[in-house]
Amino acid sequence: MPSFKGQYEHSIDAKGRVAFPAKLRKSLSPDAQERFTIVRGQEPCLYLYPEDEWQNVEQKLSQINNFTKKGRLAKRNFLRYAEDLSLDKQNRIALPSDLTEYAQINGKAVFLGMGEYIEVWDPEILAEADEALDDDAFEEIFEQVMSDEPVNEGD
Amino acid sequence: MPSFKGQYEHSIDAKGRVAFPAKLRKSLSPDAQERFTIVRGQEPCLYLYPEDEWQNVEQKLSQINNFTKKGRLAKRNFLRYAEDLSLDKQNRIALPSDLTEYAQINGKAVFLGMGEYIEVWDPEILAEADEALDDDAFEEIFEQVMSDEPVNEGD
DNA sequence: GGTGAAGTGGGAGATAGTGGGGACTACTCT
DNA sequence: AGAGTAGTCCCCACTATCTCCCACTTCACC
Repeated sequence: MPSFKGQYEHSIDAKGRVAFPAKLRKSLSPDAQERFTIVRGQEPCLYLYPEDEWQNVEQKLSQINNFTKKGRLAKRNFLRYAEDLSLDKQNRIALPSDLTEYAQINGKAVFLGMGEYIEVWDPEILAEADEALDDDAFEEIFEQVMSDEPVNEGD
Repeated sequence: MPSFKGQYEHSIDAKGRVAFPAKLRKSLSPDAQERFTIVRGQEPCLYLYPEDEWQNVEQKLSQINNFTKKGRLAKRNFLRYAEDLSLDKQNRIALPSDLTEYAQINGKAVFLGMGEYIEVWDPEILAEADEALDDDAFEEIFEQVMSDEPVNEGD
């Protein structure tokens, strides 16, 4: 199981390429073969799944009931904007322009390790999202993660 | 299970390296393989987890549902400031600059054994934190924490 | 005081990030 | 169909940073 962590900012060159952070690469399972699937995130960002983890996502999606409207909507809008990527010989990825547009990624990209997957943000958009998070919330997060209590997943 | 104790102050060299206290090293489980994960602490300090202890944290994180907003926030803001470290041949660790900045660590670092993990402070910041705590309060805290009664953690 | 471990400092090679040139492919427009 | 163009991928090159290795100092314990 991969365990991506940390935050890495890299610049995007004129050809739309970004260096894939070396430390995240070290967390890649060999199964992933340096191949990824990238999709629209729920916030204005992108989710980058290594090949092996994507299998789990697919599996989850396959369990969705297609005969409910909700199910179809979820599935459709998730898969619709999914694209396969892989690292080039310099360990870079080329971000598809329709996705960078969606995430408003411009010039620079921030990679956030999220355990099983990776989020990709525009630095400024991410900073805006951070502002919404006050100190109390951060404290609460800590307690959730570190306490012995099972995590409360309610919204 | 490791049991870190004691307080050790070491200087940080120009490259951001600090000697890992020898006595703490002796408390390391062989499982840890001299590898660590370091994260932002709740106070202005850093938490240093040996590899084997970090597994417990990871396990906790893996239970969080990524498809809820709260879950994502928790995971994102926790993992974001986490980094893997390991001892070099001289038994030093290199403290990442973004983390030393957060903890206002400058020139010197204090290692505090905290049982399962280790806290890393700037000496001056630690002194300030100590001052903020008067003796009566300390007494009271001790009573609460050490009693057999479940601790009321409300602030 | 000698010996060894612990802590500190710096040089050199390796690695990561960044940028650009050039070949190949695929698609489009004439 | 052929030529032009956009896009992709590979290679090379430069720079900054990190990491490994060696060396010196200090302290503690015999």
